Amino acid sequence: MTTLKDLSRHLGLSVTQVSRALNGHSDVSARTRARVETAVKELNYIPNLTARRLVSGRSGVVGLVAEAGPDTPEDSVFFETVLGLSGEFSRRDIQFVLHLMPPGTGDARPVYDRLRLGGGLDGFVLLGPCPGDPRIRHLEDSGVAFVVHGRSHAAPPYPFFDVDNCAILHDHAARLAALGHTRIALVDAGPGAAFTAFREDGYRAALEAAGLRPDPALVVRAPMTEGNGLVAAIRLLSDPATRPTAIICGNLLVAKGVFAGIRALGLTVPGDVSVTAHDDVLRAVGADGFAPALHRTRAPIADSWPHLADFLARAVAGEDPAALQRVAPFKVIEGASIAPPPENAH
Amino acid sequence: MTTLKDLSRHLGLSVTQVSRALNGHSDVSARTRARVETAVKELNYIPNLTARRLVSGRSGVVGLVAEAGPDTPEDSVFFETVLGLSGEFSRRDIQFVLHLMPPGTGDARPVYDRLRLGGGLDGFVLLGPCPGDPRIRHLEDSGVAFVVHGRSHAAPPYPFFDVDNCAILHDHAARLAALGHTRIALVDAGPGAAFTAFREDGYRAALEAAGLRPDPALVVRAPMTEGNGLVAAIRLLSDPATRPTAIICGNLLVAKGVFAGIRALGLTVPGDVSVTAHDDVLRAVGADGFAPALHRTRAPIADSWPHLADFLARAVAGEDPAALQRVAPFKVIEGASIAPPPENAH
DNA sequence: GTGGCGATCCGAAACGTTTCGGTCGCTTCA
DNA sequence: TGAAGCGACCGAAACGTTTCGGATCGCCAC
Repeated sequence: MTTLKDLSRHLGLSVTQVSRALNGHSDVSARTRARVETAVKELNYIPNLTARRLVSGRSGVVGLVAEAGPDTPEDSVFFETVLGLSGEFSRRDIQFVLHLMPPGTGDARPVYDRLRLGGGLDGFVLLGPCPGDPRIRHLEDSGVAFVVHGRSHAAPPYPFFDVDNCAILHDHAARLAALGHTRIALVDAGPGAAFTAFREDGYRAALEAAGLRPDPALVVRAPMTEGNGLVAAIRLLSDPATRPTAIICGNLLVAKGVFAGIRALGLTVPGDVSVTAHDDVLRAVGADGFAPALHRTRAPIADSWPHLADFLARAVAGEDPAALQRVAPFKVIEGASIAPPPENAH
Repeated sequence: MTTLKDLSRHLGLSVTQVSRALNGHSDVSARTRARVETAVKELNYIPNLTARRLVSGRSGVVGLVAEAGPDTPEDSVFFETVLGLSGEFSRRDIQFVLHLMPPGTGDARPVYDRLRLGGGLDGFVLLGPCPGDPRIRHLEDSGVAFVVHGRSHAAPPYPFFDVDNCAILHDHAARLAALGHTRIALVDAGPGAAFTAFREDGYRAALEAAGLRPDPALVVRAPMTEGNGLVAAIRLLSDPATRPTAIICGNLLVAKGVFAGIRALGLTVPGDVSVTAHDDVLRAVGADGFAPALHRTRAPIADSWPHLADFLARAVAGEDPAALQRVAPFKVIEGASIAPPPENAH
């Protein structure tokens, strides 16, 4: 292994000067800098991060803690998250530790402690926050850097990256209301996660602004799978008396199931039911293949990874959390899957 | 942060002696050891891993290096691997770093070097070896511990966990030959990976032992997807003159496609064509849903993770690689998808 | 000639730990 | 009585880097 000392011996320079040359300090002549560069290549010098860490007090390692569940292996969102984050951190020469707790562990806080104190991790990415998330409180208390994908509440003090779930659902609901719909259903993720609350807030606000009374029977919550979309559509639409004339879907998988359910009941989109969805742009499921074309909002989840990595790196470096927050924009992509409600609908 | 120096000052001992007490060395009196223990709790001392690393040269961190490709997000085998390994290492208090190289990086060797020398990783898991794998040679040359999922050749000197692909394919082919089949096709993964060569070896050996001449036209290689299975079946079976009477499938996805292809051509299993497959027991695709029941060999890929983690931990500790090798057993699960070839077959 | 200044370089300390090679008393045994 | 052995302890070096506080030298202005 080549060290700075080897390099300095080989060049007839002091260790100090070689270090300064490598780190781009000012008081190094151009000639020396060039000589150092070539020597680095010649001797295949690779700086020892461990030593650098010892001096700086930081480890250059961040982590993601997750609890494995029975569905984890099929959770393509989680997989994309892991891949995306790993790629971003790798690019930044930050080591990314994936710590998977055994199923049923429950409390992640001791795990964070062990990794932070014993393992020298100096930052964490936190996924799927819920309102008043105890993990977040714990990390805040322990003073370690972290970044959240999502938010536990509307204006948190910590670094985060999120999409404006409230505005997105507001857009869907308001648009449908403007078309004349009065019974607008929402099929979204199961309760627990904070984002579902934001979404419902936006949904309700839009309805109320349009003078409509939100009907709890029109909100269906379940894990966002195609199967659950199908089931929800059939349950919602079976009774013509109480049937909604529009359905907002939490993501494209749900929308797929809802389309299938509508078709199975012999109904049409948008003749009988208008359908909209939010699109996270997961690679597993595309927005093509909907006929008629799906009206949707679009905010690629993949946009999150660079920001999350960047924010965490800067939080570790001690930057002000207030500068490390971002609510991503979303696009509205018009589609023929919405129309005014049918005449006969009440 | 409490350091050894703080502890030693607090106890009136030397740093040396405190360190020795904590690490269970022999020349420390029981009384001193007890005093140190209480002081550790009192001052909430947590050893600094970075410093320990610097002096010991070991980090307690292992890594997995992979190149991201366009298909990676849908590669459920890779995902299961990452999840399985992460879980196993987490249980062992070993940090597991996932390093994802950007698409098109090509040569992973500099990445290994950077992680090993610069980042202090002291072991790697290597996936998908090919014959004469340059990564393996590089890791061998650099003297770092590693374990391979699979093998680059039959009797390698390094730690590995593998299934006996040769014996598995031999079993399939021999069994079909014993039933009287003379034209036995193989639909397996694209070339490149070492395991496909082992599989073909077993396949050819069984054919030759049965007095049959392997026909290159009966071996179809492509990524193991349902679509490719379907295409392969149709290509193989379209010409009744050269049609095989049995098809061995590399995995269940391929078998699904092959079944679909056979059905599309108006043929039956096993009346016209016998079908067998190897089953890695991926959660994404089950062996149910085949009618008639698929004859198959079975070796759950999930059995690999504990062994890989164990072998790597022990390799890092300096254990003899010869003790860290295992070829997993497989089971034969009889199914009605095989039968003697049809009378009219030549 | 000297004082100052900028450019370039260097020695040494520091980070927190482990470990090598001791020292210091005390007992034991010839 | 002296050597040997042993238990308990310690100082200092080492790991590879960064950084603080100088040092050296040539050059210019006075």
